[in-house]
Amino acid sequence: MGRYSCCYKQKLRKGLWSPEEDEKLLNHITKHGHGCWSSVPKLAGLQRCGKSCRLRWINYLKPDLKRGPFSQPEEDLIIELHSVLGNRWSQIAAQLPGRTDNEIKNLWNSCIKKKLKQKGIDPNTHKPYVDKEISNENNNNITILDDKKIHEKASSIEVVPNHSSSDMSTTTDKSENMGIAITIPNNNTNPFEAISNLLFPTPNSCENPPISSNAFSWQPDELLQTASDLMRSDWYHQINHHHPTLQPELLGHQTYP
DNA sequence: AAGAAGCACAACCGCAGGATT
DNA sequence: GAATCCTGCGGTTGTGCTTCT
Repeated sequence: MGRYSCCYKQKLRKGLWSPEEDEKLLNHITKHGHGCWSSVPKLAGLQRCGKSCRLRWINYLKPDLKRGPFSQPEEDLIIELHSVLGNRWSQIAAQLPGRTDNEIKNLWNSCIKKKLKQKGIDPNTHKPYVDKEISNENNNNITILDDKKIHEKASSIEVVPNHSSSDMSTTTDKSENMGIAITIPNNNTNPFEAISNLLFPTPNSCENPPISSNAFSWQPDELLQTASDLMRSDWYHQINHHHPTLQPELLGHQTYP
């Protein structure tokens, strides 16, 4: 109360700053300091809001700013600080004299993230991407994405029959969309049935798996371990023996929930 | 040569928290 | 204590330049 807001927005300019506007702001702050930002545009003769003036000053006009590309040591420092501080750009910027939080954030999103991914490093966790894979004696592969991806994406779990090839890239594509995908190559149909029964037991399932069936509450590691155990179990071999003709397309794929 | 796509950078928006009345 | 304002932060969007087709 008793103050005026910087948001009494009438006909305020937006978008890129012109050289004339820069000059007005620079002159005003050089002579008088910024004081209360909300009053700066009025005193400097600008049709901008105080917020916009502040941002322009901090990110572009401030005299101690270091312009130009980031050096390799600076990039390394940013990566190191990000691994400790996360997306706290202002705190990261505080450790790099002459650099702004906005500048660092842009660098991270447009450049560093990409470089880390190319090196196989997850920019969020700073750990290598590790897709876990197991296979049993029949060469049935199960691939489970790394924990980060699973926790981000696992709004659903899908069992995917892979009839056409043993190329695991299909698994990755599916997994990006669906969370956890388990792919069974086409050389044996019953592993699919086994995993499908394991994850999605129904009244029509031929036999109940010898394990708890509440798959959705499992952690990824538990799921991986259980699937692995299952595929090595006597139960799996019984299914393999009793239902040799069951084809995966009869089951389709099921999504839960 | 022209349009499309990709990229880097600048600026905006919404929110949170502290200060002031 | 409530209402309002100011500042700073992080996510997102917009803009203009470059490269590709």
